[in-house]
Amino acid sequence: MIRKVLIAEDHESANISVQKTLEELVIDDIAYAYYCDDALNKISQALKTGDTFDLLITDLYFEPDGNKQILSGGMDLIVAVRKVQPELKVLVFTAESRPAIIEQLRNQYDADGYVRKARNDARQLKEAIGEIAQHRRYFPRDTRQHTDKKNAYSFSDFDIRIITLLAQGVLQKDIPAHLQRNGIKPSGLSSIEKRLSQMKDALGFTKNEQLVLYCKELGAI
Amino acid sequence: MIRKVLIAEDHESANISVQKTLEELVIDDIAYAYYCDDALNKISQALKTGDTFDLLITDLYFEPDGNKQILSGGMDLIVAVRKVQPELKVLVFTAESRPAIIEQLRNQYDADGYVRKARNDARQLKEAIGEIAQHRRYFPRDTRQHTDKKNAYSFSDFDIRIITLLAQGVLQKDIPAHLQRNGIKPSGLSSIEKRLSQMKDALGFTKNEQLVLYCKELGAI
DNA sequence: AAGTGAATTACGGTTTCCCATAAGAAAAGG
DNA sequence: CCTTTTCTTATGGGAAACCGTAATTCACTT
Repeated sequence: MIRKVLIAEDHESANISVQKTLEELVIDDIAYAYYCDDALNKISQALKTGDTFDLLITDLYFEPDGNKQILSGGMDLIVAVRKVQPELKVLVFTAESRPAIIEQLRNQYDADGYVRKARNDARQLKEAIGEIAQHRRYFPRDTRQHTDKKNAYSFSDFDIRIITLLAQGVLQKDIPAHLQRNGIKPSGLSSIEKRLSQMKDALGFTKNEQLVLYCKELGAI
Repeated sequence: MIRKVLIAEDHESANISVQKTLEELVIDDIAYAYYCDDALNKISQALKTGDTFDLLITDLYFEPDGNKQILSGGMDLIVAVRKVQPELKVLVFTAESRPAIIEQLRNQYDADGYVRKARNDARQLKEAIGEIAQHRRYFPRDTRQHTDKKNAYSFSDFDIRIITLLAQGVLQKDIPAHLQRNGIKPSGLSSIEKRLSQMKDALGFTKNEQLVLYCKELGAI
């Protein structure tokens, strides 16, 4: 049963609508946080008093605004929260739609649910909370399809590393040195060239510019 | 005086919060549209009955979802609305923050206001409506600063053209042919090289990959 | 119409990138 | 322990990009 909820969301307007949605679900014990640090703090405080939260609804991205923060965003917040209250349910409510990121939420961060800020988001929010209340996870199916469709080529850490370096303006011939410095195994220039060729081939690209842009849009870099 | 308002916004949650904000301003004649076409239609209908709208609050981007639409987004909507009801005030409420786009809204589309979906957006929304009610435009100052700061190099149409072609995978040496086909004047390979060098130099880049990414983030391509 | 200045284009040399092939090292299997 | 397989690295030739310079064109002035 979801009784007490914390909303971590820097956008005032988004906060308002989540609140209203919760009210429609007859949840009236709601706390707000406009910063991740504050959210973690509220959760810790609640633990001390025994009046713990049942659900955290959080955005992924929080804009810096002068107030220095330790936690840089929703992902950091999830990690921190899991340490102090592992059983707390976490629902991510964000505009982020890039497949690579959502997969991370599922697998790496083990979020209980994800709702995208989109056309029917308020309705989906209700559904998600209903599912999570019954200890089920909520990740829309079409996300998966989206993932499979777009991720024609699944990038390895190595691939991302190379592309990141390229995007930073590192010369292709200088990449081996960078990799060796970080102790990454395949560091030969030929290996790099081969990987780049394979990726471009798989995605139907001809130039590195396209590859870099694609990874950016995908959220891989 | 703002009496009757139309909200064009596909996100259910955003729609809810705008509604609530309007209620706090004691505006209770509110109509909603989840599609641009529907928004235009509602405005036209209101004109026929004489019960016209005073303000349109619109997002910029509307997601396609099966229902085929003529107007593809907020910018199209503004153009269409100006034709049927030129004096209607238009306030753009969007997550878009790229300087190039906001400048377009100011100058090209002649919007009456812009509020970014951000930390204090609900408060800014109220301010904006107040200003527009007094026939003043509302574009936050920091937007301008942002513009000036980031736009270290101001790209010409020619620059954008080149970078777009690069981003599409066109070989640098093939760009002259593309430009000639579109009747663009400087089409020599040297001119293209020179431009690219100047841009990279101005922005402290060394590779085209960086340039392409930068333009993408800026919203220039 | 000729001269001047700015811009565009053409050209050559160097570096980087691309691609295929071969040599070498590590892992798998008998 | 040796062979086979697979992966990584090395090498070289050719294409593209980079960079400076010279020639040409174009616009504008007188």
